[in-house]
Amino acid sequence: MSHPHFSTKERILSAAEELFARHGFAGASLRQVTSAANVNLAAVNYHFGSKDNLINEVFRRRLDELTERRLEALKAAKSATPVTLEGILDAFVEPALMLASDRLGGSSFMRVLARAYAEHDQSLRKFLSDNYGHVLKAFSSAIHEHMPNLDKEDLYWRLDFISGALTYAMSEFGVVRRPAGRTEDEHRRHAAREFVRFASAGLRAP
Amino acid sequence: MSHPHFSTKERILSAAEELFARHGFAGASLRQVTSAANVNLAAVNYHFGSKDNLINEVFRRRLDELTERRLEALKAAKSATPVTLEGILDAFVEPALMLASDRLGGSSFMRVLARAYAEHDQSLRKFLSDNYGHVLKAFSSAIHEHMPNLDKEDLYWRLDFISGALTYAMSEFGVVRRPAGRTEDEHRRHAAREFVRFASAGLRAP
DNA sequence: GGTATCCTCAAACGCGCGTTTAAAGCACCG
DNA sequence: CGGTGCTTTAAACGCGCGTTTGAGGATACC
Repeated sequence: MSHPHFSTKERILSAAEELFARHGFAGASLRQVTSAANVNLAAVNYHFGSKDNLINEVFRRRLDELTERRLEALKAAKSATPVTLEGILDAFVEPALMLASDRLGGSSFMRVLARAYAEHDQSLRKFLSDNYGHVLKAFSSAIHEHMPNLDKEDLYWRLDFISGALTYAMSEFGVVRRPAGRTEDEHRRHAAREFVRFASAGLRAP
Repeated sequence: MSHPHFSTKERILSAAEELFARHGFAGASLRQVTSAANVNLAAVNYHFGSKDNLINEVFRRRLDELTERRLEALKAAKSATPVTLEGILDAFVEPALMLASDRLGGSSFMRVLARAYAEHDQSLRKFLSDNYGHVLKAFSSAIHEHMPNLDKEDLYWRLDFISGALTYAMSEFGVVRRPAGRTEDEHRRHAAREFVRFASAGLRAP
C-alpha cells in the first residue's frame, strides 16, 4: 500500500492517518495499520511506544508545519497595507487548504482533525491545546486589533463558529458535491474563497 | 445509573447515547452500555438486534422529534409577516437548542450527532440522509425563496458552513467557556442568539 | 392449571484487540 | 572477524469484544 522507499515510521504514520480518518481512533486497529503500511505489527510499539502516542504523532507531523505556515501568513497579512479582515482569514485558511490539497494524505488529515474535535477525550484535547492553542490566540488577537469595536465575547463565539465551519468545509463532510468539470483542487480553492467571504461577513455582523 | 422506572429499551438508549457521546461508537462497548443501564448484556441484541441497529435507534429517537419541530417552526416562520432570514434560521436553531437543553441527555445527543458527521461510515450517513435529508431541503428552499438573488451554489456552500458551525456550537466543543454567573441554559440561549446573528450575516455576504 | 408470549439471565462462543517477548537480521566500526 | 546497537520478525499473552444459546421467570388469556 505505502511506498517502500519511505521509512518504517513514515509508512506507519501515513497508513495510520488514512485509517484513523476512515474508521476513527478506536475503530482502526494496529493490525489494520501495520498491514496497510507493510510493516510488522510490533513496529508500532517499537517506534511509538503505544497506540495513544501514535495518534499524537499523527497530529504532530502535520500540525507543526501547518501552524508555522499559518503564523508566517498572519505576519504577512498584518504587515500588508491596508490590513484587511479577509487577509487575516486567508492566512488561517490558505495553509489548511494547501495541506488538504497535498496529494500524500493531506485530505485524510483534515478528516482526522475533525475526528479530534469530536473526541471529548481529555488527553487528546490537552495535547492539542497545549501544543497548538497559541495559534488560535494569535489570530484572535489579530482580529481584535483590526476590529476593536467588536465585543470580545462576541469575537470568541464567532471564531468558534468559524473553526467548526472550516473543519467541515475542509473535510468534505458537506453536501456540496464537486461538479464534474472541476478538479478536486479547484473545488477546494472555491470552498476556501466561499469560506472567507462567509466568515468575514459573519465576523462583521451587526 | 438510569432510573428503574423506565423500560429496558429506553434505559439502553439513554445509556448508549451518553456513552457514544463520550467514547464514540466504536469506543463504547455494549458491556459498558448495559452495565450503565443496569440491564443484562444480551438485552441489546434481544431488543435491537445488533450494535449497529442500536446506533440507528439512538438517532431515530431524538431526530424524529427534532425534525418535526423544525418543520413546524419553519412553517410558522414562513407565514410570519414579514418573513425574515433570522426567523428562518431561528426555526432551524431553536429546536436544536431546546433538545440540547433537555435535562435527560439532550446535550449528549448533540455530541453524538457531531460524531456522526465525523464518521464517513457509509451506512450511517445513508441512514441519516435517507431519513432526515428532506429537512435540509426544506430549509434551503425556504432561504432560496427569501433570497432569490443569492446564487444557488453559494447558498449550498453557506448552508454547509452553517451546519458545521451549529453542530460545534451545540456540542460545546468550542473554546467559549460559560461565565460563572450564567446557567447552562442561558449559556446555550446566548450561543443560539450569537449563532443566528453570525449565520444570517454570513448568508448575506456580498 | 395449562399454555403461549414476552422478557431476562448467566454462560459461553470465537475472534480480534494492544502489548510483550526473545530471537534473528543487519549495518557499522574497532 | 567479532562485537555492538538498532531494527524487524513470528509468536504468544491475557483481555474484552459482539453475538448466540438455552434455560428460566413473568404475565395474560383460555
